[in-house]
Amino acid sequence: MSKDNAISVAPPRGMRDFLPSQVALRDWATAAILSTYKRFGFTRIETPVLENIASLRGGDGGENLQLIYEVLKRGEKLEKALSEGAAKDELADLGLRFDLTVPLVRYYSHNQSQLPNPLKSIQVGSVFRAESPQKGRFRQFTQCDIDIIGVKSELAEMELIQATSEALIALGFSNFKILINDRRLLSALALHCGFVQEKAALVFIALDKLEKIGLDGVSKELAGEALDPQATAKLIQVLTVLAAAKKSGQTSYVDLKAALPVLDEQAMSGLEKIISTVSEISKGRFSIEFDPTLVRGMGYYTGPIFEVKVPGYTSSVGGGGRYDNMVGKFSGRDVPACGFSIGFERVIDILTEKEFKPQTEERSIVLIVDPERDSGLAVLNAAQELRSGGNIVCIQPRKKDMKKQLDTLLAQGYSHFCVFRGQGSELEVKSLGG
RNA sequence: GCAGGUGUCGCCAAGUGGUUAAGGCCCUGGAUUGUGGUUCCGGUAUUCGCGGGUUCGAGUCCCGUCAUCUGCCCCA
Repeated sequence: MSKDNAISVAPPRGMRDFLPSQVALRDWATAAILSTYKRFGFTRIETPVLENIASLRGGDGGENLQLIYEVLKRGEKLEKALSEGAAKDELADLGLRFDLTVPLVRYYSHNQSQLPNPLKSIQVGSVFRAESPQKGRFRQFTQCDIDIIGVKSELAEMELIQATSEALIALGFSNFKILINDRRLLSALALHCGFVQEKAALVFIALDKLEKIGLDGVSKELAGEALDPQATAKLIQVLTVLAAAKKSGQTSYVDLKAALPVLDEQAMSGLEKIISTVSEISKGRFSIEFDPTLVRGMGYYTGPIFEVKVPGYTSSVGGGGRYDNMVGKFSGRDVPACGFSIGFERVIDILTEKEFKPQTEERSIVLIVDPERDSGLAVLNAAQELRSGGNIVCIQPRKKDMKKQLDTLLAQGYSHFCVFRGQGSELEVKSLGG
């Protein structure tokens, strides 16, 4: 093949191939998460990877709307759109989902009559964002979501946090920290400071960076946004108290609460309930903490929001929150909902970094055969005989250098091998480790 | 969008200005061995992302370009 028309064999930017050992780890992690969630009564559902573009755009996905992979119309519809000089965003009629929440709400709205109420769903699936890829950040990645639709009380949040925590523990995590805040408090704060509603998002983004860029950084950032200077000053004043409280280690929510102009008693008492309950059930295995600077990116949150931090890792390994207005957008009837998503790729990254290897109990045998000599029937029968003992059996033609072949097989995780010596001869299984 | 790293056979990879560009994987030819965890010999890049330049001479230096990775921003 000439070089000019050689096709690149690398996967598209930001997307990955997985080797058998990587898939084994991912399968193990998925199984651990699923079995935990199932014990909480969550049931698995599935939705398509493609959605109508209108659903995705109407889903209030915040920044992610810019990152949708759009799928062009096809055939006559495309010709028509092109000939009519349609705008760019009228050329697509479908798009790849950028999260699992928007599709879930669409799914719920459509299948409501056949679904239990409340619905406790599990979703594991790929989502897509046309973003600039980086370490731990891809254009296709897996999300693991649990959602409760139809429960208004904080019991939903509590259960989501409990289930997620148990899942993380099942994955071998410990001492992680759950940060919690409430969108209503953030709105109240912005209002209290005197920001207009439309500028609230900018304020939130700056707030989110407090930990990273510090008070001065936030102050600078807000100054650059042409916001009401009086409101900014007031916000900085509040943040100063918060930052001081955080710095001095007074991170208990009571102290932070004292520093906040509490304008939403309902939100505050909800948080208190969640925090005290979760603290109780954590039995010291993990912690939960009020963080008034927690924001989260999605535009659709309406109430409590949360995120999981693992010590030693800067990015969060999970997040979620309440989105009570979303179902209404699709079905015209508001139904309370909230969800929690495990950052599956982050979990896998951390497990990989820890060189975690899932244990397999089964013996795995490679049956080495000579295709020149051995008949297919004899080989398949021999393999089946070995399988009947509960073993994993893989048939492989013998290679020239058997030592190397066996070393490779050992590295691939096989525990035993058996050289097939021809029909009728005894099957002698030997250990690969030597 | 800004900053840095990398780009050599299908894959991984040595090479840091001087004749014919290591090696491993994969593929493959053969010899050797008591039905097989032995040993050995071979075959696969007129060419180093692409385009220019410097030089007697460039994979190796410079400029541009593209691709990819990393950091910032933002997010799972």
